[in-house]
Amino acid sequence: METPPMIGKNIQRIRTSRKLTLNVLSERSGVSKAMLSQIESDKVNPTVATVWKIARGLNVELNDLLDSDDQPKRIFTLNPAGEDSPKLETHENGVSIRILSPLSMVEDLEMYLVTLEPHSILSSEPHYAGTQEYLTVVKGAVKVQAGENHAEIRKGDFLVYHCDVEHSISNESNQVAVVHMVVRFTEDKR
Amino acid sequence: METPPMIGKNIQRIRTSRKLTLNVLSERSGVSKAMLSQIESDKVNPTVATVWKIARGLNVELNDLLDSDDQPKRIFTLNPAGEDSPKLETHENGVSIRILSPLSMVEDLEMYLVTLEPHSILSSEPHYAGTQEYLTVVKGAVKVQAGENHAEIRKGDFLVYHCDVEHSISNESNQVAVVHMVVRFTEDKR
DNA sequence: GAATTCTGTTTACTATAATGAACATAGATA
DNA sequence: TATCTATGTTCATTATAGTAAACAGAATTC
Repeated sequence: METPPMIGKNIQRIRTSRKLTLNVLSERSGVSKAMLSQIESDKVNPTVATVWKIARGLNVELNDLLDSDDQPKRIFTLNPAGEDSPKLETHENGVSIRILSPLSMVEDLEMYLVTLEPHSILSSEPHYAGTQEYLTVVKGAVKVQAGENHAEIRKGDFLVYHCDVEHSISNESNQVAVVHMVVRFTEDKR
Repeated sequence: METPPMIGKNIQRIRTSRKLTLNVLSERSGVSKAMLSQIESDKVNPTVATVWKIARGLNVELNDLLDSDDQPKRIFTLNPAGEDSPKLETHENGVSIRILSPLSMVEDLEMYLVTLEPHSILSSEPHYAGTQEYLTVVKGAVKVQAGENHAEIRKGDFLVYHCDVEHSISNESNQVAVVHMVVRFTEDKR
């Protein structure tokens, strides 16, 4: 990277691919709409804290916004299970989320592999309207609760959600459970 | 990461470990000595460009300075619609494909769970340009070939490839392999 | 077709990042 | 001792990041 990162296009690409307006992103990030507009067109030199707030509002890693766009766009993107490339996120309650999808290829699609230790739970706050979640149970069985709906799914089962309410995935068994999760951002306005 | 990254200690740690003075780093980075002092003690909110110049002066990646010690937390919020999925299966040459995704919900996204018996192969003709496939190996190990690229992936590995060329997934082992496959159809090309 | 509600951009202003110079403290050297 | 010569910090000023509000265009709604 020979010049400071041009983060404007990164932000705009992700924002527009999720069909978010400047107003909505402004509310979610706490950064003013005017600033967002200027940052996206690279007219200003944002602070780290501001970019961090934007990353938070977009639910992406800070580095995803700072990454230069000169990546070679290979046909193959390999993300080995045990090596350095996977980003691992561990929650305190025996739930670990591994990010499978490289953000550089698709902005409105994210894939995770969630491992739930026995008697652990993954709780999530209400997400944006229009977002869908696709769960495939890879191992064990989990109990899914979303608003008033709930279901018990086990290995091989598949479940789809629309997500605008609080929901949780819990493993109440004595066996480790693994869930493949695809999150899709399709926020169409209504 | 619940708060913006505290980069001051990162910079200072690297600088002092290399026995560089503020003056020297100032010369190498182009950032004033005063600014460096204030950044290291987290008294200011530096811009991305300034931190980038410091990273350059230290010969490290930008992300090395921004990385927080605490692991980031990414939480998803969803809202269920209470739909559940159709289950179809096709059998052919020791390869069974189970369609996970309900076609009614997404037009450009399809999900499958592919089970490959030992020494079986799933070959596919080229799809439309822009189509991508996301593979997650759930069990065993498979060999993937797409055009000239090929890779051997095993349980937990994740692979993305453009499949507008002839591609195949083969199981050359003596163990059953299971692959989670997401196919995404996109009409726009870069 | 005028009014209303969106969108993103530009303006006027405030807060503060960034600078250069002065300052302070410490360790040499004589 | 005093006097250099380093270190990093604080001061006064300038440059600009960031904001709120006004603005203009496009798409809806009445």
